[in-house]
Amino acid sequence: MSSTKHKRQRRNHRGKTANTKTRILEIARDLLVAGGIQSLSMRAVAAKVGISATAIYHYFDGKQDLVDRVVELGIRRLHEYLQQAITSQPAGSLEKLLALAEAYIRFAYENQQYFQVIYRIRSDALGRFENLPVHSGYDLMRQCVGECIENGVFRSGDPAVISTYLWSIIHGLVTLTMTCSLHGGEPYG
Amino acid sequence: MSSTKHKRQRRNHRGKTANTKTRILEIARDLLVAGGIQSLSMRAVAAKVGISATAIYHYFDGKQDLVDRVVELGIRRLHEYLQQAITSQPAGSLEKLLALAEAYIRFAYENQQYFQVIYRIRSDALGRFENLPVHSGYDLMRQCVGECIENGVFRSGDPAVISTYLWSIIHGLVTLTMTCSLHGGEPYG
DNA sequence: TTCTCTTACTTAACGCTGTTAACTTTTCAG
DNA sequence: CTGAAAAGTTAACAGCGTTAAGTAAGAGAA
Repeated sequence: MSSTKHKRQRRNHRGKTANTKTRILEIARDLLVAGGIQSLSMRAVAAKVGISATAIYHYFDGKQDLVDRVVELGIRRLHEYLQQAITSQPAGSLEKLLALAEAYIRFAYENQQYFQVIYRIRSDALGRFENLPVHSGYDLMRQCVGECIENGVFRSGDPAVISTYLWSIIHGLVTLTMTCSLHGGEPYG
Repeated sequence: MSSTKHKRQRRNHRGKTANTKTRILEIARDLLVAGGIQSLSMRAVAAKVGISATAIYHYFDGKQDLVDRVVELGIRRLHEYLQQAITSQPAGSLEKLLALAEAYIRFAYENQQYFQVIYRIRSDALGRFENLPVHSGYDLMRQCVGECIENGVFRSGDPAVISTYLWSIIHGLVTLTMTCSLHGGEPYG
């Protein structure tokens, strides 16, 4: 019954706020990857963060919003990964296109958690996020293909058709090996 | 009014059992497609069937088992669909291979509910079902490719490589257009 | 007929879930 | 120092999956 300090130091304001929010997001992501939406409970997240369950509602609008934010983070991270992979490659080169494809596959395997969050849990209501590069990979691919056509690397044709074709191969390969574990061997190469 | 019939006709024994089980499966599938695992509740299914929630436990081992059975049904239905599509085509022909690919895509769009159940909800613990053609499409494709190589339609090569390549295009196209609704236009053709 | 076994259900209750409302404590600006 | 806002609390709600125990009814044997 003294004065200050009753249970824990709760001296968070303005500075440590971002920290708590980030920790919520990270723990939510881990739970999501481990066992899907079912195994993500507000109380479980709260316990791991060290706060009460209802405190999460100070940062997020509910469980669905929390899940959406995790997916959002994954999409943005993939986008950054892809963009960084192709910046060093010259525009209109086949190398840039191949770098993009390889980066996508590499991300899927290196960062399997986020990839699964993006493509398995993927909230249906992500439209509310503006400027979210939901089709980042495909869009970048389409851009690369367009550059390749301009440069004469590809014979002229509809970039959309070529992009869809190429992207479906890459995406199909990744999701196939991930969801079906087709041969169980090494992922790619 | 007459003699029997007190609350409801509950005269189910031995004959009407299968009916109840089937109705549970159908309603569970519809709820699953409509809103994922979250929106499938034992009580909701029971209410639509017209029984109490715990009665479901007489036919299934729990919610997860119920979901698994729905997925199982979807996989078997796809398998039958694919097999029927290629039976009329001559073995070792390119037509058979194309028929398989087209059937897969057609099933995905005509029977979108089951396709989503198979590839989005897909339980991780389907291994316990024996003789379940989980990779039906890919396996059939591999068979067709093998026949084509034998017949000289394809130059000789590793059937597994060719099959994976072809299948990833088909599967990638379908899942891409379904999950991303890439151009929103007509599905295929 | 009656007696019993099995099938097809029922109600009651447990602990857990997302979410709300109302409240307290802490931090910082003026 | 004061007051407002931020950060977090506890209590409580309806709904969830699931278990346990009990009940109505048809089937077969005596």
